[in-house]
Amino acid sequence: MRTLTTGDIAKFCDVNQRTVIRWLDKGVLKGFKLPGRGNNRVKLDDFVSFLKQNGMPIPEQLAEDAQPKVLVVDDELAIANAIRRTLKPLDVSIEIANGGFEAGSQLMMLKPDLMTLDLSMPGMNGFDVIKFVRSTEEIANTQILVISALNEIELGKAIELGANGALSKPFDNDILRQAVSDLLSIKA
Amino acid sequence: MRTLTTGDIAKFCDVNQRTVIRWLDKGVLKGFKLPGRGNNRVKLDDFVSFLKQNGMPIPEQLAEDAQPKVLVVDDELAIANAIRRTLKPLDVSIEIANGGFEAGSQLMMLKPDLMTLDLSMPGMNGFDVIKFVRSTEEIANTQILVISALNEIELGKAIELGANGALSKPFDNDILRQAVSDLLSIKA
DNA sequence: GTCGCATATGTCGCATATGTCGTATAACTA
DNA sequence: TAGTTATACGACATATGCGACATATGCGAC
Repeated sequence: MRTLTTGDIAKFCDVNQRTVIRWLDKGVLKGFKLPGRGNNRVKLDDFVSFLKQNGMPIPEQLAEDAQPKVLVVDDELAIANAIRRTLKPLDVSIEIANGGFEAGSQLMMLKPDLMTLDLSMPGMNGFDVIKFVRSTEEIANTQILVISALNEIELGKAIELGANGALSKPFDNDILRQAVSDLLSIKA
Repeated sequence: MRTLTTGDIAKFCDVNQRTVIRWLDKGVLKGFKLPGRGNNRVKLDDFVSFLKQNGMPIPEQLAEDAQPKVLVVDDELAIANAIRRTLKPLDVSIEIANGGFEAGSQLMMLKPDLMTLDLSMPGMNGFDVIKFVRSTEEIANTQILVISALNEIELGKAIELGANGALSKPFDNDILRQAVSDLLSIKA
């Protein structure tokens, strides 16, 4: 959604719609009027900067103005860093989780747009992770890109379970970058 | 996002509204101001954690769940179930995480009041978990009860890092129950 | 105990922000 | 096109912030 109505803003701020209209009239919140009877619209950017300026909390749902978030899950730090280097040219923020606990906590904390997932990590079953993500409402639409040394059959199984893509290790840097930007619908 | 006004809070705490405003000014209660003339709003979560932190009673109307939530972290299902059985008589809800990933995700999802923690699990360092919890604002005041087969020195180290209690495995059921109810300030 | 002090909380009044309601009408949906 | 929902706005009711002052509370000293 590119612009917001007074009703939308009222809900986000938990405030009466009448109040939002008054903010607009007074000019503390920047917006514009439709030609009809003067219904108000506020650009998403203007609303977010309005919230920031007044120290008001920003609903997660709107914080998308930032870069897409990528979570790299791999127990081998060397590989995780390699993935990070490869993705660095993209306009994304990157976090690394090199263990099951970190993966779980970061996943729920960051709610990344995309996660790369090593299927075989000590103390953690990658397939279960995929199932968990898909069945957990808050993060169900996270893009999952499996990166694993396992064979094609296993990769296929991951896709069946709901992974959005799968690459075999070792991976080609260009292909990885392309896969991530495709899944996030951004320019490579 | 549900928010509260100073008047709401005044009623909940049975306190004058003027006092609530002073709490906000002093920063003991976290909130934000509307742009108009600076009317205050407090996020429900912030208010609840404010109440908890000061040991104030939480109005039923606001308590998400009457029962305290306990997360049992142990890779051995037999032990996790034994802990659950032991705690069952207490008026708490119990969830089990038998892996690092589950532990991390459940911790951030449930935000339990107390977690029992096995220090030595495959692919997961218990000490790091304690540090993580204590340094993550949203869950920083989670009670941590370490339950481990490691020696006294290691248990002491866990306490130093911020664990609220430590029991050695195998544990005595009565002692475990007592420790949990003490940490949660409920009747055994 | 009680005296005194520092501080927290309660009370009051005013200006004003915010909530509520009703109505006409724009904007959306099929 | 017709029906539904959302919106703007006036008028009024209520809630809020804040300054100034009164009262209550906690606590150490004696």
